[in-house]
Amino acid sequence: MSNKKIVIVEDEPDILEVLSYNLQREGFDVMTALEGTSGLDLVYKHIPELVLLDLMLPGIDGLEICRQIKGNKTLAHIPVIMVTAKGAESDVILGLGIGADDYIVKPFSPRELIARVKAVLRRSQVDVLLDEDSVVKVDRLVIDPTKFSVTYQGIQIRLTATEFRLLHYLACRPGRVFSREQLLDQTVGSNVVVVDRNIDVHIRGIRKKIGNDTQFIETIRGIGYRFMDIRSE
Amino acid sequence: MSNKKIVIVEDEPDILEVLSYNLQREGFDVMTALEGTSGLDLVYKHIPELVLLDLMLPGIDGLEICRQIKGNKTLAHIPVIMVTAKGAESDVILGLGIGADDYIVKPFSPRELIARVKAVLRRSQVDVLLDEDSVVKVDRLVIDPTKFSVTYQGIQIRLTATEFRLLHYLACRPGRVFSREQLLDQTVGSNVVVVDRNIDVHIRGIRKKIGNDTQFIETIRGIGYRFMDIRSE
DNA sequence: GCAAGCCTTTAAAAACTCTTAACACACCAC
DNA sequence: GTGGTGTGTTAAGAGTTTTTAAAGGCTTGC
Repeated sequence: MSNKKIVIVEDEPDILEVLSYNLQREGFDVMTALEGTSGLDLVYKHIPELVLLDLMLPGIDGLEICRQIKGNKTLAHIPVIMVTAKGAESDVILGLGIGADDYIVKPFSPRELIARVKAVLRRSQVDVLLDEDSVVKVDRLVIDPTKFSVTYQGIQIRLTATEFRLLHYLACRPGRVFSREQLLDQTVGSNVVVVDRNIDVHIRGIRKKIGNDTQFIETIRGIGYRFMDIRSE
Repeated sequence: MSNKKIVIVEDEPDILEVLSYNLQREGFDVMTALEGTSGLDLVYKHIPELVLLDLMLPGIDGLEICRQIKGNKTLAHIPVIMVTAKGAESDVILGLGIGADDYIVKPFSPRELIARVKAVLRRSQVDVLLDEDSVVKVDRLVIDPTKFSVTYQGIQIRLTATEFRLLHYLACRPGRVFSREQLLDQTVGSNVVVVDRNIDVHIRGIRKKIGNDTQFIETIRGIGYRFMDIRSE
């Protein structure tokens, strides 16, 4: 397997050197740019696994690059870590608001850099490994996304579109807990404003149709819902 | 690599000598002050890796120094250990409340001093790496925040949301003592007004469910609770 | 336009958790 | 030992969250 690619956009050569050296030592393929435009080109060209972005840059600034990455379907999944001078907290908030995944405050230790990069990669990885089209089988429940079909003990279950998306999303990620808000983002879209109790009703729909005695979807009181994780039973 | 710097502020020359001698022998660069103002100057000037602070000092007292360190962005990351006479427990709680990392009660043995200093230094390095979503493993206890799951010896433990937050918070910071007030802030929110003995009940819930014989959570009489730190046992 | 089905909201009932207070017990200093 | 203080344990009810049922509004297909 080839190494993971990281694009760094940073105008101070010293800091760029520190970032680059440490990440290379960890086995990443590092591509660097000293200003925004060429940095963005690198991202388009190489589709890296992660982007490290200084906020203050000549030309296009870091915020704008982040906005462009997150606004582009091909690139939106790429996690972005912002590198920022101490005290520029309002920028950090802005950055997180437009989809940056984490930030590092200068001065930072190599250890912290590596830790954050790895943490962000780990988080983004979980979803990359998922194949949204493959059939999910749990116990005697079978979910086939390509056919939009769900069967339990061989019997067809007729779910609505929202119920299906919800069940499929959860079943693809067994054991993980999701808040109602997260589930809403996945099933009705993050821009739509809906009361989050809605999820409860859809969950109930699913449970009722599958058969209420089978607890595929667990309630985690005060937190959200999760799909049964067979391995940890 | 240069040695780690430690600033000691202590008004009793004998104790200062003991502290200084033992830490130097361990290879630390020790800087000392007999009273608060010059002690704080040392901290500003040298940005040490750790500060040892007597609570009772002429001029600015230890609490105030600690408060200033923790309120200053450049210094806030520096761990502080308070040196205190036996029985000054309310001061210790105050100190912990404003961000002190540990405390040593006089009289102390050199061995204890070294152990605590090293433990605190080790933790402060790890602290940056704290990731709220990664799995915490201690002995045969496994805490997985993304799954909201706790297992002990492979067996699922069903905690409530508050119990989970409490256990996770403590387990992420082993060896650190927290007052009930601090724990309340973390688990129910700092704006909610609750009796602090409440924490006792939640702690009991956790201990009971994990198995009371296993002392993962230690009681520190007069101060609060802390999670077992395996390495400093 | 009408019927059917779906999504959403609301409200009451049910289930569960949190909090408090009381008492028992442990620890410490004298 | 005795008194004082701090912690462990328990149970009840106050409070919160979830479940359930029902109804309105919206879209779709006929």
